[in-house]
Amino acid sequence: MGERNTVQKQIILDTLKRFDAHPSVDELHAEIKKSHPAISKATVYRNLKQLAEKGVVMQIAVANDVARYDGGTDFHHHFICDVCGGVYDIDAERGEAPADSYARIQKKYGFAVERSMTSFFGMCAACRVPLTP
Amino acid sequence: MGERNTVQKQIILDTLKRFDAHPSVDELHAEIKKSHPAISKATVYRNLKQLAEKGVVMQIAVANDVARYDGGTDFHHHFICDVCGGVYDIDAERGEAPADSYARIQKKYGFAVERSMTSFFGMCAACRVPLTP
DNA sequence: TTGCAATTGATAATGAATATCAATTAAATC
DNA sequence: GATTTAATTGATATTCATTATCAATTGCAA
Repeated sequence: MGERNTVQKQIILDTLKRFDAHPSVDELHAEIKKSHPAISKATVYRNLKQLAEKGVVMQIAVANDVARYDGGTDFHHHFICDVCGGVYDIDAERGEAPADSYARIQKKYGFAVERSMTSFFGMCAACRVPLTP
Repeated sequence: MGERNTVQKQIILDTLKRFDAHPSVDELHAEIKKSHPAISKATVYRNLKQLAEKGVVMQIAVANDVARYDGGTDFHHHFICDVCGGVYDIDAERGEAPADSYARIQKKYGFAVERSMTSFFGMCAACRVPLTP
């Protein structure tokens, strides 16, 4: 048999997609428990891993932080705030076609590139000190 | 007082810079122990963290993997093989000036960008199946 | 060479992520 | 609808990378 559709799997995916931010497993689990108190954290771990392997969601690895998940599948980048650790989506600019980079790397190194991700680091708008009036 | 220069700190940095690849703490510790058997793994952890905070080395976060360290400080990208997990350096192409992207993000989102990193994913040359003769 | 705070080595503690396992359940087959 | 079977679940134990703790050591300034 193959994979099954379970109530838990659908709730996990639906809840993740409703997030604007990129929650950790703990945060997502806490949110789901509001409507489904019986769900186990292990189930959240298992399903997110399975969904990430299928490419339905994306795991974001941030240095010195737990894994975070992104329900979006379209090509975009991330901004990671050094102060608060928040992860924000950054739209990919038109004209930054990744295919050109992929072809260059393929030719120069012999690596078959399938996807890429750019992370920007600095200080987010909320953490920047407001100018004195 | 400020930070001190210790024998251990210099050996850790020197050994990391001699690596072509991007070792984990375990791998780096094992390499250092060949010449300095008494060094503790905790010391390697502590110094790498301190060096990364100073910007002397770079911590690389790979999903589903331990932290890896990069002794290089110049602007470059990484290729991460989905099969073997290896991390390879990719030269940044001239003309891909990050400053332009930074200014665009600053204007659109209000984020103060300081640095960025692009990771490419796929299959490395060693893992690709050779063509049948 | 003295004083002191940073550092070290050894080890315990933390905590995210995974493994285990009996009970449950989705879905194919009858 | 009933049966069958393997995937899934919830609960919990386990693993293991990383950090904290602490007494002993050491770099460095005075």
